[in-house]
Amino acid sequence: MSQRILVAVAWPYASGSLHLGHLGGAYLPADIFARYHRIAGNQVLMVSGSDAHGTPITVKADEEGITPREVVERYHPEILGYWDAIGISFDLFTTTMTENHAAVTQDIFLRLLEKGYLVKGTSTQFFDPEAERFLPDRYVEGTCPHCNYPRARGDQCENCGRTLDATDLIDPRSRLTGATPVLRETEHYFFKLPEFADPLREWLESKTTWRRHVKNWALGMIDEGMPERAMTRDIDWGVEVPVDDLGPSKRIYVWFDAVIGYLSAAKEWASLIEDPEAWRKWWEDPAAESYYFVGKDNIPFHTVIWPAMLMGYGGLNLPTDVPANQYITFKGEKASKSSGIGRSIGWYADRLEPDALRYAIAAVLPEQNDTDLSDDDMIRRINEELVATWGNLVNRVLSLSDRNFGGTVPEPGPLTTTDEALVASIDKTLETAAGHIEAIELRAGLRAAMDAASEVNAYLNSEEPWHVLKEDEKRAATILWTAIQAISGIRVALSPYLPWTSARLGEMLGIGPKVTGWERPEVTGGSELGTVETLFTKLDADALDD
RNA sequence: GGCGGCGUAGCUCAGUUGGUGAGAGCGCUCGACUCAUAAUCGAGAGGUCGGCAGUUCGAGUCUGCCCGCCGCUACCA
Repeated sequence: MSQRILVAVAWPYASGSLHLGHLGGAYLPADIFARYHRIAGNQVLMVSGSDAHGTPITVKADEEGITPREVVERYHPEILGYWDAIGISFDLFTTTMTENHAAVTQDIFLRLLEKGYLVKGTSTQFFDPEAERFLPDRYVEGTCPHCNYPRARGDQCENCGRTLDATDLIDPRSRLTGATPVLRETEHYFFKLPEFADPLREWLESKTTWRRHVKNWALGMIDEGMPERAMTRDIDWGVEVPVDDLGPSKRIYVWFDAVIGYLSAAKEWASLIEDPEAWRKWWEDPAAESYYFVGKDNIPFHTVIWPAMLMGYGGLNLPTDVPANQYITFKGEKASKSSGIGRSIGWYADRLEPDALRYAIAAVLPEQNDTDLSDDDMIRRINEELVATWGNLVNRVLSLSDRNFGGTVPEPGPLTTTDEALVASIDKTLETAAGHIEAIELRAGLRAAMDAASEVNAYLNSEEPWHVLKEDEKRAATILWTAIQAISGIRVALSPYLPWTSARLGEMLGIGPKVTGWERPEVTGGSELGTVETLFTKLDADALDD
């Protein structure tokens, strides 16, 4: 039975390069999950895009003396380049700068306003009298009241690490003009989050398969009591507020519009395929499922705020699951754009084969804990696990067959119980791997496939076809045929993780590059093999040393 | 400070509702094999399950306290 599945992936800021933490935290797991479901015959819609709004973009623009739009137009293509390079298979990766996105955002804003979930309120904020604009906290600098660091930002002191309120700063000054900012009242729309506490709690309690840290986090947030949250900001970059009673120079809060991106991207995709209503099948049909792949820092927005917005709007599906990952760290430090720790995805994609990079990350996805990763670890895993176990298995079997059976798949005689057991075990592996992937235990799914490869290696060592060949060619043919069937099955189990080499292996086996179903395709005895070549290149120890 | 998560072999991690001898992969040691990208297969060594107390016939698994790491606590998303 075909299932509709929305794979919603966190929207990266288009304010800098992305690193392996992003890849392992959201994009690669989402892609593996999506590829599996497509192969299994489900209808997947996988969307995301560059988040063009928010202060990180405007800060970057100010630093470089260019417009926010120019910042996005620089980084968005770079990000698209990553997805091409390593095969992250979005149906659409757009941006939040589109007219469509603004329209969808404003529609949700107006509906929530109409239903009374958005109310006006005031807050007090610093205002730069020279620039004549309100200042976000991170645009205010001053002396830290805790450690006396003279250049603390209004949101956090970089010296002592404490979180601050801009009004705590001693001698505050504007980062734009250096002027002394003054406090001024400002009016905004607030989202009545507290009204959703009970339905949110009930909904979350029903989620028995969610990751523990995700569910507890969300429930804890509700139990603490959620404040009404401002959904507009004093900023001139973002989606325009669709009512004019706040005055000019207000925009919709970037987070309000960012999560709406999942919906607006689905609508944009539907328009692009010239079936404008197609998005409804993923959003309005209660049988459709939706999975949000995000990092752990995004949990509150996807498990509380976005569901509350959806509840308030009405008629759209709530998340089926939010399998938030922890972080990949480098020597214990979180990779981040601002700290410069961790090189970009593009840097690695230039130096590693895409499937090798995917393997190295997939093997350490931070599904339960922060996971530490170094370049040496990556090289070791690629060489010792991927190349040695799987690449070598394929190579030893296919080169033996190629060389001794004239470039064809050997034609088998009667199978022994050992042969039958091996093939049955591989079929079982496909079931096991499917169960893991559906439960979003992607490391375990990969492990299952690699264990199967080891099993075939053991089978070969015990059957020794290279010896049998000299005495009983038919038996040797049977052994190799059996091993080829096993490889054919393992290829399917690995294909969500290793799409590039799975396609090449399909060509080598003579069954075509595409994996057409979550089952082992039989490779017919006597059929032609493609050109047999190694699947992966073994890396030098210094492959990532520059 | 408050909230959540995590702390298990050298490294990266699994360990359902507490129950017979604590696991995997990689690394290491030894052995087998040589078709294969010095690849593969087998065996083995290696852990007071962060610390202390408690509940229980029995705890890595529950409770309390403590220590450490990460995240959230922000007009950063």
